[in-house]
Amino acid sequence: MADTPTLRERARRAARAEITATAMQLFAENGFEATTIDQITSAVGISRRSFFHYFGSKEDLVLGDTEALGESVRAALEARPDDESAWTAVRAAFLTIRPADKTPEEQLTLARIHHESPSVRARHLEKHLRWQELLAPDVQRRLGLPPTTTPDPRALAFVAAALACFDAAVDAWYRSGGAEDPERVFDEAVETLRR
Amino acid sequence: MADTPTLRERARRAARAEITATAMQLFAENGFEATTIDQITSAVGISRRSFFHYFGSKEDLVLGDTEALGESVRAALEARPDDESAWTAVRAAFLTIRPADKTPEEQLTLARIHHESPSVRARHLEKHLRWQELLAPDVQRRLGLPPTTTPDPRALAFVAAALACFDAAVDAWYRSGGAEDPERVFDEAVETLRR
DNA sequence: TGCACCACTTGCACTGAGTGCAAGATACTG
DNA sequence: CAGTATCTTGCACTCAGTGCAAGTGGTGCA
Repeated sequence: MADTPTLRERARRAARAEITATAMQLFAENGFEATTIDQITSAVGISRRSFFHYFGSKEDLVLGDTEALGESVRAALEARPDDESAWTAVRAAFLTIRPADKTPEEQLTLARIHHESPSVRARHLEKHLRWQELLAPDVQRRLGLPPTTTPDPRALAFVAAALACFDAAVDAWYRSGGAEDPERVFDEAVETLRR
Repeated sequence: MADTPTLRERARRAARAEITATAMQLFAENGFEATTIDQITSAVGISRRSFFHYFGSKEDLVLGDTEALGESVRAALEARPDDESAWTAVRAAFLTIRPADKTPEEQLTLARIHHESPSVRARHLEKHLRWQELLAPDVQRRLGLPPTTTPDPRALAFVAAALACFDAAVDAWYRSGGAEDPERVFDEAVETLRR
């Protein structure tokens, strides 16, 4: 799993980190939409073309490696006890997301960008669509539904609903300026759904 | 509500309809992404610039007037009896969406485009985000939650979950080539959530 | 009837994201 | 050391979308 991180790989990570840091600075100052990739690249000191070697799009700067994160959530979900209910297991899997490498201020800035920029929100939602398919099989089993080749719509809806609760919790946390407890909001949202 | 449809307004509708029809033709032949706006406009016989007087973006061709549809769903929701539960009322409101002006084939083509094109899916999800805020206040009341200035996260999560069930139903309908009954899938999805 | 006002249409020029290609530099491998 | 894969860059390109300004033709009002 943890392959030897080659020099190249470490350099790549470092470069990505530096670009991200500089970009976040500019985003915080001028807003996401108003910041062009040219501004970012010239601030970092790389060519415009090289930027696209590290990130597929401007939104990727803010969203991180969506595929990898989705995979890790899936792994966390599948690591839960077999007899755990779907809600409990998904909740636990989501809680592993907590980004330890970011200060609360950085997280709030990120949340603000998510909130302000339609294109970022859109990509974020697309990311969740992919998570939906990633998590659906395990959830399908936990729901007691028979396995199928294409995921059962009930499992898909379940994951989407859970993600909706998750997003609502993060949103409430952001709106309160970091005061609200996202876990509590999540639980309340789930309870509201099931009542 | 039903203002006198002026000549201008009727012309505008006709133009929009014609552009949409031509575009759908091209989309069905070449795919959504592969079809450029230039191709559409030259097929219709209008200038590229005029296209943007009728539609704000290429995706709008496929999504229809999102804002108007959202408003009509909200109206349908608020027209439900006051004492009806949130789930029942939302379900009924969603059922009013059924597009009577499209043949099943056209609907399947539309669904295929939604399925194939990431950018369309993204806008579709953004549209649902706006619906979320539109429908949340009424749902909040039905859930017995006190009214607030910014919507309660529980109400937002509820609407998002309902929309997720709705999308899952449409998706299942599409995947089955129109065989599945979306209403049944929707109900099953909701039941799965609440179990 | 005539005049003023509107919206529609169009061309032009521009920004900004994202891609394909090819060439030079740089680092890894045998 | 030679060969190869990767990184970086520039260049030229496509495509979506916007701002502006000029022309056109229908609409309404005096």
